[in-house]
Amino acid sequence: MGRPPCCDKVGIKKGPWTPEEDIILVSYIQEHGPGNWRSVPTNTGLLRCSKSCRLRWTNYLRPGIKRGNFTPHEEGMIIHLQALLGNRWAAIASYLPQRTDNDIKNYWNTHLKKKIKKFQTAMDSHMTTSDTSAITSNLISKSYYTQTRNSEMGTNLPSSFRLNTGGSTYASSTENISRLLEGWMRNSPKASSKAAQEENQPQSNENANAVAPNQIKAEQENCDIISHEELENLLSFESLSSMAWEKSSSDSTQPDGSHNTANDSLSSSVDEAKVRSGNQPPFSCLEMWLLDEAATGQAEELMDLSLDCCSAPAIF
DNA sequence: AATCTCTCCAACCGCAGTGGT
DNA sequence: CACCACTGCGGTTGGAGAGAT
Repeated sequence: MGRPPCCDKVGIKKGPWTPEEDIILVSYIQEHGPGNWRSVPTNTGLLRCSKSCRLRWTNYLRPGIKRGNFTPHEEGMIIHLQALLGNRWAAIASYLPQRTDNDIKNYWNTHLKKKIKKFQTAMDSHMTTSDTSAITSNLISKSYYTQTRNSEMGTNLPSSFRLNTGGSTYASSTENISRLLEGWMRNSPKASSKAAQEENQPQSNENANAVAPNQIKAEQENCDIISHEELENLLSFESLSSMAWEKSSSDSTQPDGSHNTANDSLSSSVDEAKVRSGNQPPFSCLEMWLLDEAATGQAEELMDLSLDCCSAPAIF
């Protein structure tokens, strides 16, 4: 028989992490750094398996993680990258270092998949082609970029500065945990959970100065609803992407090699994705579109994202 | 107010990959 | 080369909360 699951040992706790456990884990990692997960339960006395500790850290506690609602820009990135890379969430997350692969995966499964399906249904009523999925993702991501750009011009704020509405109220970073730790020292352990929740509230209020919550909601609703007119506009883009596809098929090599680094890295991922998936035509189309974005300046948004949202290193 | 249904997301599970011996 | 320990990744699940009835 195979080896038993790592967390099946007697005495290994399962289920949600308590604030106390988080504090222990974060304190240990702050002291010793992440890694050598095997030793973490032993040295901390946590009744968790090493794997669980690592996951808790990478998905929830490590610094630089952004929680809460995804901006339209991020949605566009995810849709676009999913079309390029498939369900390689870790690879997608590497372009959005503030988001974890788990977060992105969850968001895709709960929100974006539905949106795309909805969009695809709408597409099917307009098109006779049997396979519109690749085009659909392309169009949606394109529309998100457009909407993001428009809305950002209105607010003069990069998406990364936007309100983090909703989402978890529990500690989300070592900074928060440090504050949580202080509160925990002051209060009884039982009260720490509530304290942790309240600790995070001011953060939201700070951000609330940037954009009113109802504005965000309105933006999100704009993204949810795709009007007939928008659909027509997007369909007109489809012809452009088809041209790009043809162009990319006939011109697979890049003659001048003058693309910026962001696109270089994207291209390498695309190439890798091509190799792995063997699903070339839609990807080439999307890749071409990505590269075209550089020429038209939209790649700047990607760069902004990597500078603004992705300032935290992806490796810990 | 009580119950049911749905949605969301943190956490788990199992497999694959990697490096050391 | 084989084995083992460890880590990383993607799919899936279960519980909590929200909304509907």
